[in-house]
Amino acid sequence: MYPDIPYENLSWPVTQHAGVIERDAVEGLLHACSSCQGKKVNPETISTYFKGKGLLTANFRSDSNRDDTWRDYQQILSEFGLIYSTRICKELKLTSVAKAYLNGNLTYREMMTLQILRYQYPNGHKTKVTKKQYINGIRLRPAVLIWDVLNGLWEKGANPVLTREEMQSYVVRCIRNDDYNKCVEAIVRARSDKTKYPIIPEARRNLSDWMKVLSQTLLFKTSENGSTLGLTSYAIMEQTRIISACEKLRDEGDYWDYSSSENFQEEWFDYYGEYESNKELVFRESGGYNVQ
DNA sequence: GGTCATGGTGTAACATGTAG
DNA sequence: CTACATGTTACACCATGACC
Repeated sequence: MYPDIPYENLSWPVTQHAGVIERDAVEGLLHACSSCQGKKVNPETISTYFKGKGLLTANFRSDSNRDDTWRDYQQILSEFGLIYSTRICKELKLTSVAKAYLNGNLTYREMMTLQILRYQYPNGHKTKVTKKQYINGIRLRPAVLIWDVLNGLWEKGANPVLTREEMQSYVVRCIRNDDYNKCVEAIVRARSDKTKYPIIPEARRNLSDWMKVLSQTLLFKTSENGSTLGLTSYAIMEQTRIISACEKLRDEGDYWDYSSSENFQEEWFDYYGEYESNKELVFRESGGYNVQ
């Protein structure tokens, strides 16, 4: 039986500013961060840095009566484990993944591929949602799930492309990575006859953002108009390696466990931002993975 | 012209800081 | 310690523009 919705408004929450991410903006944010490492971030410095570059909006705020680029866009960095959330560390703290990028050990796409593949629910960045997901048995790496579904469709001879509607009806219902087989079957069935599952309308915005986020990796790309998600030729070439990487990432032993520990958020960033122990999961742009 | 996707802005809720 | 001030996060809402 295909999963039922565990709770109302099931979705894959992600900062809605994730939709604007691309290399130059992330690089700019990280360089700006790098200059205030160990210090309290001065939002004005960040706003000034981005002024006129056309990368991110000035984000003028009437409450503070000034531009505040940092206010919204820093969430991209903490969401993907590149800085510790400033709620946890008052002084700006880059993670070792971000440092590896700034040192040139990782390219932008290599970094994003690593972090997005490892992204999981529940995680320690969100707070309220984390608990709800934990209570409802959600234990999921979205990017790994998407890979398994697309690869599964391919293996079955079906079109290895997901529409946003399919994401809303099928993919988002999965609560565990192991649900991917059922998900593939349900999609194939829905495409051939009319036994469709209802769409989850509330998940639309987050799923659109997720599709964009995934397109920042080496493995996934969206169609011209952004309405469908498919595999890159890189992913097809590296299929064997991706399968083995995803096997590891599907292993529940490797998950970060939400606990009611008061330091759970800090522990999350320690885990998610860690580079050394995850080096073997890096996919290299030049082909292959684990090649330094 | 109607519908939908998207980025940008407002703001509630919460966390933290600080004065007394 | 308490009360109030300030800062941050998370998400709702809305304006705009693309695409039928």
